[in-house]
Parts: sequence; structure tokens; C-alpha cells
Amino acid sequence: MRKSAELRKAEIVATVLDLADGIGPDRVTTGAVASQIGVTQAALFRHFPTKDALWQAVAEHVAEGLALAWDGALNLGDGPLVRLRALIAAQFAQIAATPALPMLLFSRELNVTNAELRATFHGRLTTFHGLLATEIRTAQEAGVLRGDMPANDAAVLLTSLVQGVAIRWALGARDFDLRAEGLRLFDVQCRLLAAEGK
Amino acid sequence: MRKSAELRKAEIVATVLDLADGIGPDRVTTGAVASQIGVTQAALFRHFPTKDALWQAVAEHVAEGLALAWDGALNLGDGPLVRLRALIAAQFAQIAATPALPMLLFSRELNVTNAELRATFHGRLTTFHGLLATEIRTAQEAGVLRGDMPANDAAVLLTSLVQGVAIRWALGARDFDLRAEGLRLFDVQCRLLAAEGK
DNA sequence: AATATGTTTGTGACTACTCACTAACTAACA
DNA sequence: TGTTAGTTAGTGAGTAGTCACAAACATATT
Repeated sequence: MRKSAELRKAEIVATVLDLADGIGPDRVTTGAVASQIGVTQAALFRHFPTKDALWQAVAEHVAEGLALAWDGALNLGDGPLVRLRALIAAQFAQIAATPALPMLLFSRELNVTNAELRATFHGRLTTFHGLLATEIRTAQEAGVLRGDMPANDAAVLLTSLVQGVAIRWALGARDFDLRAEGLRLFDVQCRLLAAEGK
Repeated sequence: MRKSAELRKAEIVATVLDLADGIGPDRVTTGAVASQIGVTQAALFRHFPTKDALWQAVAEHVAEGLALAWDGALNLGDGPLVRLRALIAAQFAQIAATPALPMLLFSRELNVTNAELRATFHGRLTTFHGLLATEIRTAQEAGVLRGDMPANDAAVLLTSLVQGVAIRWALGARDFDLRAEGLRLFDVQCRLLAAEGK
């Protein structure tokens, strides 16, 4: 079945993510992607010059999704705590929607083969950390979070929370709702971080 | 140079860990291990029937190291907070001593190829979580940690902290002291968890 | 002490297979 | 009819694992 290059490219990227989830990022071969789609292996190289370029397209797709989700969370406009919670929720939602993401962060592809890919994801993590720190600082100044700790440290605790829960979810049988469990633990941590006056 | 099987096996396991750190777990080929040691590729198969068996030996080596470190931490005998901190410190020290560990957790080898390997590491994580939860519960009963939260949740927050810091260390340029930075953040989190009366 | 016998460790050449990638050709679409 | 998505058939570089054989070692016997 013949498709436009644009559609085919999108289909290939989606299939890579799907397969990365199913069999692990480093098991995603061009042959596996092609046969899942229903074209020959060589056909992939009409759309992407190398496999690295294909992975780069995947990374950009994922990064766009993250950026969009964070934007949505920040535009809630309510208090800093609401935005903070929404950021965490968005992160969990994105991970759940792209379950290959945690594994991808540690794949050979990202860490060894493709330095550009690594830079893309590392930058995203830094951005997320920055967004959290900003909201935390605002909350501290508003007196809703205790001010006796650096906002950066609190942000590290929260990103760690996300990663820790995501890892438990990914390494286990994914036998719990990532977003729900993640937000539950966020609320626990948030109570610890809250200013004592309330 | 001819060596006893015991020595050679240990050398092979150590080399696998070294290479896993250097080039990524999934780039560790039998040929690479052999040439690093200075024997032929075929020689490896005199000591391990398959590559999977070799990885299993690596996993057992690492697991032994973790168990030993935890034992040492628990035998400090002082209060629960001291033991808790020592557990965390031991974990960071082990990760720093085996820098391939975080990547190993997400390697193709562990997640796809070798189900037994996966079980080994997953069991260890569960054990660690259990040790933390026990100490936290003791500390809560002694009134040094606030009791208005499940010990299990607090343990998740702490294991997440370890994983989060380890990830930042592994994905970045390892440009900070893992143990020191980890313990610093542990102390921050610990202050949040501390009972308000003191 | 010297030699014979079996065992253990290692080699070199090989197999069967997988992978990313290429070149020449073909069929659908505008 | 020209452009573009796709195919068929390959290449070269790995990869785990096998196998016949050799050299080092251990031990028992003379």
C-alpha cells in the first residue's frame, strides 16, 4: 500500500516507539520495524538516510509531546501548587503514553550510538527540572511551601520521585496506574514540603 | 598466559562490568571481553556455556556486593536513623563502585534477553525497599520520624531519591560525587520526614 | 628423580545467522 | 511522462557458539 512520505514517516516513528516498548529499544531493527508496518526493510531508507536519523526523529517527536504537555500544565493559571501538581501529572501521563521512555533513557542507542539523541533527552530533563524549581520558588514566596530549603533541592526530590515511580512501574509488570500512584506519592511528598502554618 | 578457572572466571566477570561501564552493557560482546583480557573469544566458552550464563554470574557478583554492603550498614547497631542513613550511603557507594549498574537495569540484556537476570535485580530492589521500610517503621515508633505517613511510602520516596540522583549522575557526565550529593539530599529529605517535636 | 597418563586451559579456523545499508529495477500517481 | 514510493537481491561487517587440536599442568608409577 503506497503512502505519502509524510504519513509513512510518522508511521515509522510511531512503530519504532511501539516496538521499543514491546521488545526494548536496542532490539528495534530496521527489519522489525518494516515487517510490523508491512513494507520491506529497504523501504525505510527511502525516508530516513540512516537508522540514527530515524532515532533522532523519534526523539524529536517525544520531545514535542513533552513540551506540549508541560505547556498545558503551566497554562492552568491557578496557584503554583496547582501548576506543580499538573506538571507532575503531565510527566506521568507522557511516560504512560510512551512507555518506552524510561528504557530509552538508558538504551545503547541513546547512550553510546547516538550522542545527539542523548543531548536531546538530557536537555529535556534539565528543562523539566527548571520548570519545577520555578514553581517551587513561587510557592515558597507565597508561603505555601516551607522556605527553609533550596528550591533546587526540592525540585530534585520531585524529579527523583517521578523517576523512581516510573522505574518501579517499568521494571515491574506495570501492574499499577502510573499516574494515579505517582500523584498519590506526590501528594505525600507535598504534605512534607508544605509550610507548617498550613 | 594460562590461569586457573576460578581466577579466569573472576577476571571475565570483572571485565564484563568494566566494559559495560565503558561502552554500554549491550555493546559487551564475547569478542570484546576476550580481547580485553588477552585470550581468544572461544576461550570464554570454556568457562561459561553461554553468554547468558556469563551475565548471570555478573549479576550474582553484583548482588553479593549489595548484600554485603547492606549487612554492614545494618550492623552499625546505633539508632534507626543512623542505620537508615548508612543503608543509603551503602547503596550510593555500591553504585559508584559499579557504575554500570544503572544502565544495566535497563539494558536489553536484562530486560529482554535474560529473564533470570531481571528477576535477580528486581528481587534486590525489593529487598532494599523492605530494609528501608523496616528502619523507617522503627524510627516512627521511636518518635524520631513523623508517624502520619505509611512507612512504605516513605521508603518509596527514599528509594526514588537514590534512583533519581543515580540517574542524574549516570546520564550526566558523572561530574559530582555521587555519595556526597546523595547523602546531602537524603539529609534534606530526612529533615522533611523528621518528627516536628525535634 | 624420571617418565607416563589423564585433565584442564587455550587456540584457530569455521558455521550459521543478523544487522544496517546499497544498487538496480518497477509500479503507482500527478 | 516524470517523479516518487516501493521491491528484489545483494554486500560487508559483526555476533554467538562449535570443534579438532595443542600446550600446560597434575598426579601416579616406576
